[in-house]
Amino acid sequence: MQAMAKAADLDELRARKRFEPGAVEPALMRQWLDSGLFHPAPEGDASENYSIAIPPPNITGGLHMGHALNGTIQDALIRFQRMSGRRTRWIFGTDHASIATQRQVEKELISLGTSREELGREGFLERTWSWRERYGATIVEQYKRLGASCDYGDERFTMDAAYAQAVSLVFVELFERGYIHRDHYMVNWDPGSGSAISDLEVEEREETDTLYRIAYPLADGSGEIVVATVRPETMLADSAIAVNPGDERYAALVGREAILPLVGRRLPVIADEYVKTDFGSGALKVTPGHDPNDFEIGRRHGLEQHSVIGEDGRMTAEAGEGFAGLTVLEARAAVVAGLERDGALRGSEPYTHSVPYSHRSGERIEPLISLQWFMRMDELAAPAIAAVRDGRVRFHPERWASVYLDWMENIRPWCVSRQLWWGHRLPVYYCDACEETYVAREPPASCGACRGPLRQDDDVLDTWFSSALWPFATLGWPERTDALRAFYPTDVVVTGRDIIFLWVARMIMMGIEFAGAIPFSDVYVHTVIQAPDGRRMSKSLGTGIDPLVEIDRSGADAVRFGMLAMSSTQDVRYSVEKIEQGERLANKLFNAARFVILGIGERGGAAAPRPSAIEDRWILSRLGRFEAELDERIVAYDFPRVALTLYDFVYGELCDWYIELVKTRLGDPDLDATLRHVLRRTLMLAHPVMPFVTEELWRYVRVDGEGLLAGATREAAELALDEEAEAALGRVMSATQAIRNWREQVAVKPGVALSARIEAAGYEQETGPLLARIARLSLDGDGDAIAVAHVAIPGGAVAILEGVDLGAHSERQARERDRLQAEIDRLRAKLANDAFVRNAPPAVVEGERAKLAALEAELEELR
RNA sequence: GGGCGCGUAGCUCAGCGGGAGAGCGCUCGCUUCACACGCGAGAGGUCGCUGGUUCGAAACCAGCCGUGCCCACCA
Repeated sequence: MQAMAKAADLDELRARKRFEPGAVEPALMRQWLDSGLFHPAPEGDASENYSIAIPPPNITGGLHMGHALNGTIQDALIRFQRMSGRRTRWIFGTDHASIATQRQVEKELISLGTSREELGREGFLERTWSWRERYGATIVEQYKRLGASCDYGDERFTMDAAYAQAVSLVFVELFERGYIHRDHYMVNWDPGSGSAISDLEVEEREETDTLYRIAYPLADGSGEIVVATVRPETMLADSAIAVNPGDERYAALVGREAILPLVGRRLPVIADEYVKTDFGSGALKVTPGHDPNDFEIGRRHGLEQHSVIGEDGRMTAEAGEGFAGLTVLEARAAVVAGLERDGALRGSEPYTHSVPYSHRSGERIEPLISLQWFMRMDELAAPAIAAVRDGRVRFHPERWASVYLDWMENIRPWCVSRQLWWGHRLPVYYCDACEETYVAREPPASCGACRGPLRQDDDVLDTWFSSALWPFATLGWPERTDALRAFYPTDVVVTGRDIIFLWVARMIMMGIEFAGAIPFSDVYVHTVIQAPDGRRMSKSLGTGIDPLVEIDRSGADAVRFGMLAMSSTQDVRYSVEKIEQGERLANKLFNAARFVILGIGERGGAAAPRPSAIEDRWILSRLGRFEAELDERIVAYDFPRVALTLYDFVYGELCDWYIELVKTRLGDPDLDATLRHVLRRTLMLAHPVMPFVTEELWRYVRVDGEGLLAGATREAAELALDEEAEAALGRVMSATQAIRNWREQVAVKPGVALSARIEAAGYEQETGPLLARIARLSLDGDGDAIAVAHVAIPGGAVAILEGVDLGAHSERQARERDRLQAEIDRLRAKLANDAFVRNAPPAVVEGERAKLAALEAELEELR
C-alpha cells in the first residue's frame, strides 16, 4: 500500500525551488497542535513514559536566545523520544516571577501617572492579573514559533488556584515540621524593590571606595583606639569595639570603654576571634544593625542593635539630628565632615573591595535587621545530596555535580518572605490583640484565644519557592492524579547553570520531601550564548539578538540547527554562520527530497529498500551508521554532534555522492524503492532537529494510513554494515577526487571525457564502470595504448592515455611523488623503531604496515 | 581567599594518546537537466609558553602567562 503522489502536487513541488520556511511554518504548527500529539493522555506510568518539565518562562518577557537554546534542546529530546514510540509529555507553563512582574507593572503605573500605593493592594493585584492576561500569552506564542512541541493543551501558571493550593500546603507542612520559622535577622535588603532578597539574588561587584581611619577616644581619657571603615555613616549605629583576644597591643583595653565620636555613646571594648590582627589597626568597630559579621559578633556578646538606615535607604531618626532623612551617601559625607571638624579622622586611602548589589533592581544592598520568614535547609539538603552522590541524579557535564554538592553541603537558611504584593501570600495570620500566630491553609474565622479578628501576613513568598514544586505541582499534586502517575518523576531537566542553586537544587529537595521521588534523573546544563563580541547578551547592554528576528529571516529549522550546533559544554559566542548553515541544510534537504520525489514521480514505489547496485548497498550501510551515531549522540546530550552528524550525512553522503551516483538510474523501480526508503529514514532522523522542513516533505513520501511525521515511530533498525560496499565506494570516492584534482592541475575541463585505463586493484566488476562514470573516464579505448600520465588512486593508478596537454603535469606529479615519499619515509622510520613495534598495540602496528603498503603501491604507479 | 572552565586555520568552534578537523571567510574553476542558499578543486595551523610522563602528546601531569565564570562575612 504505497501512496502515489498526485500529479498536481508534483507540479506544485516542481515549482518550489527553495524551501521557504515562513510560508509553511504556521500551517505545520497548526497541524501538529490539531493532531493532539503534544497532549498525551495520562496513561501508563512514568518509568515507561518520557517527560520533561520546561523551565517556566516569566510572563514578563519575550523569547530570548536563552529560551531558544533551552527550548530547542528539550524539543529535540522530546521529539526524538516521541518518535521512538514513547508516550511523551513536555510539561508547559509560565512563572509569575514575583519581583520582575511587579516591577514591570509598577513601571507602567508610573508612566500612567499613578503608583502601586495609590491603587492599593487589591487594585494593584487586579491590575497585574489583567496585565498577565494581556502579555502572558506572548511568550507562549513565541515558543510555538520555534516549533516547540510542548503540551500547550495543559498549560500551567505558578499562580493558578490549584498550584497556589500546593504552595500553601507545602509552606504549612514545612512550618509544622519545624523547617520554617520567623525571626529578626540580618537580611539583604534591596531598597530598589523594597524587599528582602535571598543570598542567591545578591551579586558582588568590585568597587573602589575610601577607607577611613577614625579615632575613638577612650572613656577615661587615657588615649584612643583607631578603627578603619569604608562605611563611616554606619558608625552612628556602633555598639562596641572589638579586638582579637590574642592581640597584645589591645589586651589591656579589653573590658574598658571608648566614646563614639559625634554621638558620645560609650562603647565596650570586647575581644572576639573574628577580628584579624593584621588588618588595619587590628581594632574593629562593631555595628550589629548594619553588617552581617557584626550582627554575629553582636549576638555572641549580647550587644545592642542600633538601626540608623531605614528600609527606604535613608537615615532614620535614630541616626540623630543632622543625619536623619539623608541618603546613605549624604550621611557619609556629613559624618566625614563632622569627624574632620572634631579632629577624629586619622587618615583615608582608596580601597578596593566587593560590594553587594541586588540582582533584581541593581541597587546597592543594605544589610538590615528585619523580621522575616526563614527556612532551614540542611536537613532537606541531606537526601538531595545523597541522590547526586549515589548517581540517582546525574549532571551533564559531570563537573556541575560538584558545584551543586559544594553549595548544598554549605547550604544556609533561606529567607523566603518578600515585601511584595504580586506572588503567593504567606498562609500566616496574626491576632493583633493577643499576638497569636496561625499558620494554616484555612485559618479560623477569628482568634481562638481571644476571639479577636485575624490579619493575614502582608508578605509573599520568594518566586523560587513555588518554582521548586514545578515538576509535580503542574501534574496536580497533592492529588494523586493520573497525570502524576504517568509523568512524575520526569526524565531530565534542561537548564542554564545560573539556576542550578535557585531552581534545580530546590526542586530536588522538594521533590524528595513532598512528591516522594527525585524529580528527574538527569540534569543537562547547557551553554550560555554570549553576544558575538563575547559580552553578555542583554537588553540593557544592547547586545541581545532576538531569536524571533532570526526565525523570520532564516526559519525555525535554521535557528534550531544553529542552537544545537552552537551549544557546547562551555560558553560560546553567538554565530550567525551556524544559523546560516542550518538554513542551507534545510534547503538542501528540501531540494534533495524534491529531486527524489519528482524522480520517482507518480510511480509510487515500495518503502522497503531494494539495493541492486553497489552504491545502494553503500548508502544503506552509511545510513545505518548515521542512525546509530545520531541515536547515541542524542541520548548522550551531545547536541553539537547531533547537528553536525546530520549535516555531514545529508551533504557528504546523501547529496554529494549517492544522489549524484544514481542520477543516471532514475526510473529503475528498485532504485525508486531504495531512494524512497533512504529519504524517509533521513526525514525521520532529521525531524527532531528540523521539524518543519521534514514534516513538509513527509506528505510526499508517507504511505497510506500514515499520519504526521511528528507522530511517526521510527523503529530502531539493527545495524547491518556492509563493509565490502563501504570499502569499494571509499576507493571510488578517493579515486574520483584524485582525478578531479588532477584535471584541475592540468587544466582539463571537468566535462571532457578522458581516455584512460585503470591500473589498480579493487575496481573489478561494478566499481570500475562506476568510477569511470563519476570521474568521466572513457575505458573502452585501445587497451595497449601508452600512458601519457598516471594518477595515483587507492590500490594503484589510473593511466591517462591520450588527448591531454600536460603542461603543468610533470611538476604536479613530482609534487605528488614527494608527498607520497615523505609519508612513506615517516612510516618506515616509525616501523623501524624497535620500541614502537614492541610497545604499541599489534593492531596499530598492523595498521601502519598496511598504510605503508598502500602508499608504496601508489608511488610505484607514478614512477 | 577557594573552586571550575577556556586558550587549535583570518573568524566561531570540534577533536582530548597513534597520519591536524568543520562551518564561515579567502583563491581558482564550473549555465553538470534537485539546489548559485548550488557544484568541483585548493591555499591557510611551530594546536598559549616551559618542563615532564610515553615507543608515540594538540590530547596526560606540573609550572607559568593570558582569559572567562562561580562561590566566599577581612572592617
